[in-house]
Amino acid sequence: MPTIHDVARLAEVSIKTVSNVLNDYPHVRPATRQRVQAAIDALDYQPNLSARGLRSGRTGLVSLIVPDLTNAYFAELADVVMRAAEAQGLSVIIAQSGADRERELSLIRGPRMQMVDGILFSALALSEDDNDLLAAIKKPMVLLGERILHGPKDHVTMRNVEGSQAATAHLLERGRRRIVALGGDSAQGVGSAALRLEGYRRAHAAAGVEVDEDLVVEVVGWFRSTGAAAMREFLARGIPFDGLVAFNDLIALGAMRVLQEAGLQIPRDVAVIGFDDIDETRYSLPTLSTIDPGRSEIAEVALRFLADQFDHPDAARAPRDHLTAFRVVERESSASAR
Amino acid sequence: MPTIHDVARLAEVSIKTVSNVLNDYPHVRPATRQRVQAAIDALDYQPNLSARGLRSGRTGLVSLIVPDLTNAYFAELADVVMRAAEAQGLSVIIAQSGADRERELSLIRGPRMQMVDGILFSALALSEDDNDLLAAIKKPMVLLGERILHGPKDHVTMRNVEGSQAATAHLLERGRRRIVALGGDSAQGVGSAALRLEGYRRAHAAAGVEVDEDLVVEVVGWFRSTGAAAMREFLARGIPFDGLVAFNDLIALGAMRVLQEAGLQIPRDVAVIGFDDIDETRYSLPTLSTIDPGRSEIAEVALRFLADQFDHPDAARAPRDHLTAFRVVERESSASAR
DNA sequence: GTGAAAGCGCTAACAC
DNA sequence: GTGTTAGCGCTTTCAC
Repeated sequence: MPTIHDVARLAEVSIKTVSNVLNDYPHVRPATRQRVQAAIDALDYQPNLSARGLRSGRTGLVSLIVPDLTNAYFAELADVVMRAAEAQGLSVIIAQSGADRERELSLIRGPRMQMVDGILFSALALSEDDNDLLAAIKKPMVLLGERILHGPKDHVTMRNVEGSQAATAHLLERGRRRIVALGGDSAQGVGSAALRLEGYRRAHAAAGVEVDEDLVVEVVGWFRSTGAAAMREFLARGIPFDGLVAFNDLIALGAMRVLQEAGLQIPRDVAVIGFDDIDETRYSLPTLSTIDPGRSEIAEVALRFLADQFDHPDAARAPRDHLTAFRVVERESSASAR
Repeated sequence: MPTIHDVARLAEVSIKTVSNVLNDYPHVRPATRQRVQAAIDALDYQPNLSARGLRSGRTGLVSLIVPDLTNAYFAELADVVMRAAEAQGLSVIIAQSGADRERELSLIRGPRMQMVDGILFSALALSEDDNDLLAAIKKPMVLLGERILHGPKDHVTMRNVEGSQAATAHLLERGRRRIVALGGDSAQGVGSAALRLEGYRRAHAAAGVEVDEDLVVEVVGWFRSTGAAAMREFLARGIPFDGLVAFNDLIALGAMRVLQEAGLQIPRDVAVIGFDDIDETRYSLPTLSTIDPGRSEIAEVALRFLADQFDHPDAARAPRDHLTAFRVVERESSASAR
């Protein structure tokens, strides 16, 4: 492997000049720059990034910690994060926590974090009770999602309450009055579940419709399977309903399947809306209305926050919060005609 | 940040001894080891991985290049690759190529590859015509998938022809005689499409059933949307059929949706089988029969090959090939009763 | 079993 | 505008 010295020798300059060229230092004579570039090309030289990282303290790597990439929401999040990172010349190391507390902790404190410039952390097990543990992390870090709303780090998430309120209002406006809320999780305490349930309640209050607590259904773990199981149990209870707000798209897709097996038509008998706008919602049968959480914005802002932290390492400013704009996406599952 | 010197000072040993402890060098007196460990804990010392990488030439990083993480197949592949990597103490940098030739090239030759120990490359645009370009890459590399079957690098993939043959046979055995093959792509030349089409033909030959070329339908780009569009066009042609082999699950899911919109029942009117065994196939309506490509095996073997290349950098042995075991997964979409 | 010292390839302070 | 040089934190060779 050629080094900067080989390039310098071939171009008949010092290594400093080569380094200047590599780092786009402006005060290099064009002729010199050209000669150096020619040598770089001739040798097919690539800078050793470990050496650069050691010297500069910056590796150009960020870590993205998510619960599980096989969850379409996080795969799509990873996609936009990687695009936003690349735009800043950063590469992304992805790690899966499995939503496990011990794993989340060992990931954010583990040796690998030593070699990244910053961490994008989508927490699912750690909570605000662990704020002191998070505060102990000195690396630049941005929290994603709603598990930790008021943590010691910058934070980016969607407007959960408002999003869920809009989703619920969407069904209320279409004349539905007995809307199931699928996805609460009282054990979880805080997090998306509580916020989305709050939005559900607010929409009812705003519309002057009372919430029947029988319609508020818990789902532990937001997967197709748990959504399907919860809906199966709910149907068995024989409680009448005409709408369904699912707290993520996977729950909605699992539930839709059960509804259809039971002979119910969507949206005629039950209007359905989900949350996340994963790609699959465009192709399900029927296509699924949902809330677009503004994923690209989440990724872009999160990386901007991270870059700010790189650039001002000891700025002791209060952690920032950014709430992205969401959008109600109407598809077949909540189409107006009934 | 504490360094190895700080640890050495606190433990009252030399940095060599600290290094020995860190690297599990066996000949360290237990008492010494313990003292060093105490100092490491006290200082919350973590080795600087850039320095280690510079010195040792190994970063503990591998790159996984896939077309697109939002495609469930690749997200699930990334999942198993990350698990297998972690078992070897490696972290994974994921990069998306968008199935674009220029991007594939710039990724495998780009500066970031300089800092990884090896590359897992799921090519979709480069082909065997580019073998010389691939051979020029000196980094350990393993090719994934069937785009490049006989390249200059170790290679891991599923048994495409046999898998497709089994899928087709599965429908033939259930009495289907007019089976649509959805997913051919003549422009692509080689790759999964051609192999899976070959399997389709072999199954027919083996069963003594002639292939009606009208039933062989091209799909450019293997997504839900293209599967749906291709099926829509095919239906418009009014050609009778009673079975469908889709060359991946997304095509199958898109096509199933169109079939159902058209009032056809699955599997009664059309039995359907896909390819890849993505999670969604367990929850679609109906659940989708498919071919499980042995993803975990792909990941494990690929990483084993990579590790072999790390350990024997200049072993000039011929590139190895590994074909994984597949499995026909029967679900509702091809259930026998009709 | 442990220590001293060299050096991996780069950046940046400083000199000219 | 370009050259010289120190040193980032680690592994490793070679003594002892």
